[in-house]
Amino acid sequence: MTAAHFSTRERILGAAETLFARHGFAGASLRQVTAAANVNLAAVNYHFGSKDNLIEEVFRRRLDELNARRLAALAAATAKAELDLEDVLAAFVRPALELSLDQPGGHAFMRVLARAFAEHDERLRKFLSDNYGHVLREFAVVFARLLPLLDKEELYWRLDIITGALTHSMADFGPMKRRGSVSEEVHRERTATHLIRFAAAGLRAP
Amino acid sequence: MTAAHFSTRERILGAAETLFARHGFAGASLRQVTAAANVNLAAVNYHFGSKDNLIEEVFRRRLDELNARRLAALAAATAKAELDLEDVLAAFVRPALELSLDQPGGHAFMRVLARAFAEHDERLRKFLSDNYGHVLREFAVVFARLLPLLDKEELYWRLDIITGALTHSMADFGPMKRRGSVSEEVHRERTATHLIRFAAAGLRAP
DNA sequence: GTCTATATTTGGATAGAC
DNA sequence: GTCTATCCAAATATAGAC
Repeated sequence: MTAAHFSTRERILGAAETLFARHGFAGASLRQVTAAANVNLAAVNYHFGSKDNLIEEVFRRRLDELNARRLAALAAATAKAELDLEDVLAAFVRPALELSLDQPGGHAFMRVLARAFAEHDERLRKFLSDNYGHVLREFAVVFARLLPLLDKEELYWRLDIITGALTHSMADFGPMKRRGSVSEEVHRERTATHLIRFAAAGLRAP
Repeated sequence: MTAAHFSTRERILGAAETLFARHGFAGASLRQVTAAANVNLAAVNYHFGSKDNLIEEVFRRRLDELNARRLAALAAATAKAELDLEDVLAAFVRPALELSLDQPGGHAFMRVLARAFAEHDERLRKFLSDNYGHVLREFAVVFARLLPLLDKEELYWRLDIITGALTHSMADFGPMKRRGSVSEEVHRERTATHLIRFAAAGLRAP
């Protein structure tokens, strides 16, 4: 069950994720990463070529699956007879919460993702937008259908706040203490409900 | 009206603010800062002692006044006959928006502040919490009075989302295009209204 | 694929002249 | 207060043996 069971490549990705979450992309050095991963310093360049490539791989490893789940949930929500705002928000929130609370390292990754929102680095923004921008755009289309009274500018503006707020919140859930008697699953369910209700209220406001 | 009219110290602070906003605290080097400020590299250590101290000064320079304005507005809101949620939110939002939209460099500072939310650096968090935590606590007390139906845990949780969302949003306003015919003042007023309405909806949700 | 050793650059900080 | 010059540590990256 220890990290030693994973390949060098995987260990590097895991350690990078943790350290990027804690210290940022510029703040975490490859020496820290390789030391934490218990691999040789040169292994990063062998497996990834450069620090920038390593950063992109940290995103790719999680985002491919996260986005697939979000889009699948969105498709399910739009396939229902009655299109429901809460369902669409759940399609955005639930897969991320499951990642954050259930997957090892998932919580660290949500913090990395929250950092990406604050980061204005040209290269990183382009990488994320090129590879994953279509997901946010698909959600935006459905939100536009659900909220026909909001003009486009106002809608995008609210979605920006919402995605930022949700990402920020989900990034801080790991450390969030739950009442002792509550199981992980109940805790996640409550959290999802709160977030969705909160976001829905913000979107529906006149 | 150029930077040359400011003291070396002020020029360093201004350049640091801009570069920290763009590249983060670890990502912006003192060499970049001093080059942008058109001062000698050694000036940073002479005036501030260290990079960490410079970072703290960047916060102090703006936060002292921002917090004073927020507390004054909060005091005014609580002094009124009828305590109103929108007034309290306005006390939090308006001073920050004025800083972001009216003060030179204010927008960069709001992005620095947004970064501080994503940053989990021990030293920085302690500095901000020690020096400015009391402001958020005072606001929390008033919100608790306004929303007696929310239990404490739920309230703090929502306030965390709200402050994160508001800070994140306000940090992205500078670049936000306003319709050509709208004046700065009208634009700011609309922005404030949107943010406050949005936050109020999230706080009032059952 | 993994290691040691090292090249090369960059960063924070300081000494000491002016 | 400001400058030049420099120290030293740390960082990314690569070369080459195994």
